[in-house]
Amino acid sequence: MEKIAETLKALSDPTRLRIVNLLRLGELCVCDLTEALQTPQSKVSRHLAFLKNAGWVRARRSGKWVHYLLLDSEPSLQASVVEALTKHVSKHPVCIEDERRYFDYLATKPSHSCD
Amino acid sequence: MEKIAETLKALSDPTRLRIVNLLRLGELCVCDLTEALQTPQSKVSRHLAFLKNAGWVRARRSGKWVHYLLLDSEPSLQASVVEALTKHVSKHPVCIEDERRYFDYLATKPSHSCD
DNA sequence: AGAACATATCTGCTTTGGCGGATGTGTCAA
DNA sequence: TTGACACATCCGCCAAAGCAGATATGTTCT
Repeated sequence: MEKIAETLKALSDPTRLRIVNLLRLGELCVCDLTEALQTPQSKVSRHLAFLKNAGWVRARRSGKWVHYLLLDSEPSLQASVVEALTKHVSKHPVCIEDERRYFDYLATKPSHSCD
Repeated sequence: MEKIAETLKALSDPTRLRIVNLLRLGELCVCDLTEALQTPQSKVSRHLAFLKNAGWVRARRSGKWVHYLLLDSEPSLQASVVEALTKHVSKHPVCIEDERRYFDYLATKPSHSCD
């Protein structure tokens, strides 16, 4: 029961919801997220650690960068909740802004930075 | 965004998950819940207030008793999440115990108490 | 080795939220 | 109106978790 509560608590913070929403686009590294959310890097790292701890995401190091990706969610609780959520979250103005910032940043990103 | 986070935070506590699970059976009063969860009344009231605040439940006074019921959840975020959740939560040993206690208590409940 | 960069963690602080037990409030019945 | 009951809220306390900024760690390039 505590496990289930923990899983939901991981999504009970605005920053973490925004991160999960962006990760639906595919795996992103910390600097991508920091850029898209326009928020201190320590904050992004902290929340990513929380999400990882709760079993929502996985980290993959690639050179200097650490990429985070949404886990294919078994147990299916997560799958259903995230499906229910993202349909709503992704329409939120804040999330639309996040995505816009991310794509803008992608377009101007120097070619030597993280893939 | 804070609103969505708040909605999920309301379900991020084991006691509140157990309450929501029991309320799927129909409206219950505080003493029913206190009995089923075997927990102090102040704790039940506190968590019910939290759930009410987050828009998950509504209170209905009937004489000495206050009945709580799950709201028919529009926005549909709540509907989807609660559907996803309850399928899983209700199978949890703790919730099975809660329901057993509730039905045992129903069976032995004096006729003069709350309907 | 050392500089530069990405990320993680620590520091010091504040807010939030959990708890049990005590007390306040509302309702009914005698 | 007093007593009993249901429920809500307050109290003092403690742990969890939020934050920004500073610093530590890991990696790559020169």
